[in-house]
Amino acid sequence: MTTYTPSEIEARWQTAWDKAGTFKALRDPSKPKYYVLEMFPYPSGRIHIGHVRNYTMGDVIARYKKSNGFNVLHPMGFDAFGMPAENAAMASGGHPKEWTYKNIDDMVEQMKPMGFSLDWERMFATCDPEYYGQQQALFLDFLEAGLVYRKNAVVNWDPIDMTVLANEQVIDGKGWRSGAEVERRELTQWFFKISDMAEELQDALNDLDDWPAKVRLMQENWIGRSRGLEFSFERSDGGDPISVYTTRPDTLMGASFVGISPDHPLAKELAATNPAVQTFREDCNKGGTTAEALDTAEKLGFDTGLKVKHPLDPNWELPVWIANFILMDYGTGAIFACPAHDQRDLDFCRKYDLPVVDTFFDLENGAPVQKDAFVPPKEQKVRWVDHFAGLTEATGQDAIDATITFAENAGWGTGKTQFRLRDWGLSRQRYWGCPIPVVHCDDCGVVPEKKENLPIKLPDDVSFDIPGNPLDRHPTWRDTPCPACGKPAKRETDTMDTFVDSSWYFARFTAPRAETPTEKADVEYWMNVDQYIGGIEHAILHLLYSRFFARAMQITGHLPEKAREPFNALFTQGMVTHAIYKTQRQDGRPVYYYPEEVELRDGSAFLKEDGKEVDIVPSAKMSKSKNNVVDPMNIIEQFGADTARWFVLSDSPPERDVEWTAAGAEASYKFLNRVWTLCQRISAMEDGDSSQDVALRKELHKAIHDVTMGVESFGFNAAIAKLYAFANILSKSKASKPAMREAIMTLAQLMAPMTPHLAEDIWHHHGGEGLLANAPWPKADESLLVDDTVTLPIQINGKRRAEIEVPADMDKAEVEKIAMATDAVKKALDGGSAKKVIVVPGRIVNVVV
RNA sequence: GCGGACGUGGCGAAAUGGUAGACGCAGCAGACUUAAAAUCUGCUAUCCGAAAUGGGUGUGCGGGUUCGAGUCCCGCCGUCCGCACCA
Repeated sequence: MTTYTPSEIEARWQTAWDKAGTFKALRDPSKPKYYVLEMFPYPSGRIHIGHVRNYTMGDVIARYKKSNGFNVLHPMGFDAFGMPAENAAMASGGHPKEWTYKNIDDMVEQMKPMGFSLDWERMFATCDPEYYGQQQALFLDFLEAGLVYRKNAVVNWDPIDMTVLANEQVIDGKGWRSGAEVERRELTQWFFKISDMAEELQDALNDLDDWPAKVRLMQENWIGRSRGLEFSFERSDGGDPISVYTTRPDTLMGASFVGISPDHPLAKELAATNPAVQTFREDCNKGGTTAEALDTAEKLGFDTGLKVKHPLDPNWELPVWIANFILMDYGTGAIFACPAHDQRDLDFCRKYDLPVVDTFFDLENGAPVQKDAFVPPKEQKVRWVDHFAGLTEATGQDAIDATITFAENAGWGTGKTQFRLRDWGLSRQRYWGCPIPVVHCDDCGVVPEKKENLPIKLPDDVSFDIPGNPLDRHPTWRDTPCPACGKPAKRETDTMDTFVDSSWYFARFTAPRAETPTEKADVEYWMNVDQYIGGIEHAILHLLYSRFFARAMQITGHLPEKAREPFNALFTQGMVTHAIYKTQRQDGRPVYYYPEEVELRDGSAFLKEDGKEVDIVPSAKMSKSKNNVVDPMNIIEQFGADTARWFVLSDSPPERDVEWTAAGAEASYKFLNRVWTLCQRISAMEDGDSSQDVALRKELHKAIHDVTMGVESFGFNAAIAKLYAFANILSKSKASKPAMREAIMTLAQLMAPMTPHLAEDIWHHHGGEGLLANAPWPKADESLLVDDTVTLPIQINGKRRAEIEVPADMDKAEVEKIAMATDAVKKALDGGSAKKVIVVPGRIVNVVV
């Protein structure tokens, strides 16, 4: 007897699909389309087991939809620009381009054996000039439409690497690579006008019914809509009034001082004549803009000596302070402080000995502010002191609304909606990115490049031996005639943030070789992405940027109206984790061991070398430094792709993390082996007992129903459990050969989305017609799903005491009669009568005594 | 600080308000084998009991709604995640 040899089976069927062009996606208006997309990988060089899980889920959906008659688009590409390529070049002297394309080749080599139903002909990398050239064309269109602009902005600057760092790249105030103290620096940068769409981006979240609520909520918090009042304080010295924004205008009678940001124009103006102000501003700019840096930063203030008039009482003067905690790019960059009802303001006022005035009290306790600021929820009713809108007892929200109305009527303020969302700064002082296609001309200023000159390609002859941007110091690349006047001019040397590259690739997949960013007929047909799958780590940035891009592309005519929201459904999958085995050295530092170095016994781990017990940290994120990474290629070599695919889907629900265990992978392999053996056994069997056929067919159709439901609802682990259960039933069945054959072939069909190679092999072994990959999905026969008789549990006062077997269609009264006649019920009633009897047909009987 | 999710056997986990623990791992017993591995069969929440189509307990804790709660509501405790000087 032959054995299950995945390497042979998998190669054979991959070749067959390839030859037949089974997964090639062609536009076909006669068929409904389905676009499945997994977030494309960064070409690090190795496929990670997390990728395998992500693409397997997408592949299950793609194959399932194909068998349900959809014309499926399932593409793959690479998010190929970014810092790791430059870092590799700096570390080992190669070129980012070679490094990247080599990695892409390696990864494609590793992905092909997985048997994903991908249309490889559509593959591209974002570092292909054919791709980023079209991205430059989009940029020019956005520029013309006013969706991109240039402005000064404060950024994290690494003085050693000489580049801007993203907030995530600043650790404890130091550059993550150089270790240098990060400075705040003002630079002229390009920005996408995403804040213009804040309202729309937030409102439209409500319609994304097939997105996880968690992701929608995270985006909502990020966009951060708030409603408040904007008004101005007149200056006592007659200077320009100071405009402020507040969400708590109701606390105006508790104002203590007016604060402005160190970057506020007034602060700059004062600094010009007063060196002390300038020194203070510089002190504020030390340290990064990261959350940690801000969290630990002490509140600093500087009294300008200026005074402003309270809008409700011209005789009430408030001092103007410069304070380091006030952000220039939120609201107006100026506030009024109410220490009684804001902890941060209270801290500041205590430090600088400024007055604290209560504006409302707790209804019950009534006490004035003592240790902490009194900040009740806005819905809570409080007692107001001297409220100018005439309130005595009201909630904070009512007071806010009344105050805004009052201010608008009196003409000294206007209600305003503010967003937390800032414009997206896209300039990076990097080589390995998409060049920003503009030219700086001494006469004409900033001039967009002509579209016929695109792509503006990156030069190949660059060096990474010294820090800074190689484009900046390239001898000739910058030189170019001005597109407007033709005189010698200089190119922009900043490149685009790599998030730009991934913000529209989904649209490009619909026509990856088009001479324009998109092709009308293709985006009309293929958009939107019907199912998008990826990690929760992209919940905010990538998904928000893509939503912005889809709108911007729609405005500039590159996408149809329906693609304003590009992803109809989103699924965020969990990680693949693995236990860590470690011990501690005497100096407290951990020593990590590879899984091969330890032996597992009764839930404990021992070193093979000397039998010493080691600590187990379960379910940890895979990390090279912790020696707990599993390489999918090893798994494929050992067990085959189908086993790897089966395992990553089983055990845990897809949205949750799944722990990779050697035992689990082996169990998957054993199961596939069993199914394969069963397939052989059935073809070799003599005829069986046909009286068993109906029972088997009923189980089969239940399995069809359950697996279909599981796949439809992303319950892959539950679908797999059903497949195990049915395979167990089938292997024990004594039914006739035709019934067994029908069952194993249908089992193969049901397994095909998860283990396509084995399924295809079984299908052919039993004479299935054509490729299983093209076969229609089996339909459950409703009449076989219902049993003739059902077993009903009988509860007495909600506790299960007995069960009865009755015909499924028996009416309630009849069931009740039988139930009441059981020994358990008779005993419980003890001659008396039941208070109540509940009969749920086909479910349960509950007798209340 | 603000927002959210989750909490079920030794472990990963199932369960439209209707028999809690499907399925898998681990464990135990048996068959096959000279033996082991592989494979196959059976058992496996927990306590009492020799056993029982015996009984008690049981889905983090405390209450509530309901004939009936892992599931719904209220309050705690714990774990994880996101955001955070946002006026």
